[in-house]
Amino acid sequence: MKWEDLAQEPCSVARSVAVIGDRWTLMILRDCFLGVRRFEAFQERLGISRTIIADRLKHLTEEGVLRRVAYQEHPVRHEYRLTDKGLDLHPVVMAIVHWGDRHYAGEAGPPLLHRHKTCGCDFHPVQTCSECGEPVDARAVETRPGL
Amino acid sequence: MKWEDLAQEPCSVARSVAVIGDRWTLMILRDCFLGVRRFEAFQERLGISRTIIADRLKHLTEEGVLRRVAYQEHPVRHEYRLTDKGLDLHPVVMAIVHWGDRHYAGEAGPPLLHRHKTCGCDFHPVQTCSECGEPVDARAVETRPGL
DNA sequence: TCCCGTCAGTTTATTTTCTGGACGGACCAT
DNA sequence: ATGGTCCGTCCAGAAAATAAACTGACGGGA
Repeated sequence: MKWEDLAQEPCSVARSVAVIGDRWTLMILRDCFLGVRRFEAFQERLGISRTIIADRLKHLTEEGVLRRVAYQEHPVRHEYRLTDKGLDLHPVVMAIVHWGDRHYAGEAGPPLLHRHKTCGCDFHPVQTCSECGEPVDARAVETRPGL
Repeated sequence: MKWEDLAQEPCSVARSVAVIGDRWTLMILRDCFLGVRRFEAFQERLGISRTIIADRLKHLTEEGVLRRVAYQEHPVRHEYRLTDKGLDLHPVVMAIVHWGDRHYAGEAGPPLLHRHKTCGCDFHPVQTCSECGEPVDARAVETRPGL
């Protein structure tokens, strides 16, 4: 199987991974959620070649995860913002952050804290069942073909 | 920045991505959660070269996400099972699945359904705040340095 | 005993990706 | 004029990912 074939697989993981399953793509998305929007800012924060930044931003834009918004004329310059589809990736990023916090944070604690504006507390994400509202863990899930 | 440097970054996303942020690694993890355990099975399901399988399984084992368990002698053969640390990735995989379900499922609906054994319903994951229990969305989160 | 099949890798050669640097174009400030 | 900012593109060489073939340890027939 080739990378490009992933998008055609009858599997939501494969289809998602075809879009976001790339090291630098995930790093770019992290920065998007931290408010980074400009080409130069991505490049500077990641310290990788401009070619990759350009390529990944283009890909994410084509997939509708980001959109280019002009922020000035003369010359026209664009910044990259998360679309609603992009914002839907928030649980993915938060889940990754939380796993990192649990397993790779030093004694100093996690590098970043997240505050829930609604309640005002620092929190970590808890995955719950859409039907009963209880927390879900891996062993309580049974998977079967949907179609 | 190089790929190996990611693990040293003061960022939980970077540290996690250093471990799981690879297309095939994520596909292997998907299969792990579906109960796949043997080298040949991973290879057959993914249809990619054995080198990649061997490499990724080794990496995940070194990182403590999988562990090798002998399932026979003569010759000794091992299977790969998720450790507790690996099971902790369940929310990450579920979040990815759900994003794919939302944005890439056809009219036929999602390819896989997930049943919550505790309540018996088909469900999708909802990310909630550990403190107040309410659902969290991207706009309700404020991030700041933790150390 | 000899050939086949299973399973889990490793080796080798090729293909793809990435880097680092230079370049371009459209401006603005001094 | 000269230098600075910003967003890219282009190119050649270096590095990494990958496919395909191979190894090796066994078990099972014929």
